[in-house]
Amino acid sequence: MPELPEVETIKLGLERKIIGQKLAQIQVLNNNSFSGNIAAIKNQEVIHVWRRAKILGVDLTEGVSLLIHLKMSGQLILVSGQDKFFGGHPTSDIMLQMPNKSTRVIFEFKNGAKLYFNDIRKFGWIKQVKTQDIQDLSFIKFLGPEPLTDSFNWQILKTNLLRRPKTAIKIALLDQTVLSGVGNIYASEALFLAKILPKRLVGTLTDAEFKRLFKGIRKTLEQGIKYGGSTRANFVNAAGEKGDFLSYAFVYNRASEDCKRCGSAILKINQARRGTYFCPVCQK
DNA sequence: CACTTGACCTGTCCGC
DNA sequence: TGCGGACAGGTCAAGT
Repeated sequence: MPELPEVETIKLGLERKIIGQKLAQIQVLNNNSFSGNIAAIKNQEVIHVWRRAKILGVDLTEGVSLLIHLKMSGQLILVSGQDKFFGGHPTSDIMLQMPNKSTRVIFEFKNGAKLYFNDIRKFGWIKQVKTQDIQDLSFIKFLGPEPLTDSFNWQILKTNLLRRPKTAIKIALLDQTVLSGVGNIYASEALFLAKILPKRLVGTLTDAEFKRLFKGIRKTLEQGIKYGGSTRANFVNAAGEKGDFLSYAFVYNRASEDCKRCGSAILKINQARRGTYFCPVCQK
């Protein structure tokens, strides 16, 4: 899916436009994409939009919330009422093509705006829950620290990673209980910035390497947000626009291309059946 | 405990 | 052009 920077990008694009808006209608076009009580969210007003790890939260009045996980192919596209008319200001073609055949859920607000949840592969989900129950949900409760918060530091990263000392560092970075929000793209990028080979076992890393990794994770996630996320196939922000981060990526999806730092050929290997990209010269 | 495989789904791309 | 296989921002569960 969308990893932390992509979900954050969607959150930033969505919150200004839907806070204060009241839900009017909800259409569920694929039953497995939505769980919970539709009646509970109908006529409720959005009061807060937030992100935890790769999960987007929307708090509504009357103590109800929506939790959204986009998994591999989810999109959230907001189309204002005006955009549908001549004279509106759609910023992408995709906004004018809603809904499409991968639209799974449609939220309509009283001001005429519609929020489309599209998901080609149907792995993603939206759950209606009680706001007060969120912290106790297992997929929230066991999440590791948010990497971009002030309280996160290299020692915490080290301690959490060392729970899996015999695991390859690339695999361990994808473990959402170690730290939350890093996925397959940014794991490769963070290891490049830290100059660490992805196959290194966690237990072999030195303190200097944990420090570099901490900085690398933060840097690459911040860059991801700065450039509006990564679009490999179908990620778009809430306005239907693609992200630019992959133009700036050092290794991800660049197999056999030149390393931007040393010129060597970038290699691709598979770890746990996921692609891992790295520079065999810069990374040790 | 750590790794592998399968599952959940659809679409695209590449080689023959 | 068609067909089969591999692969794709994620995460579970089960088996070894």
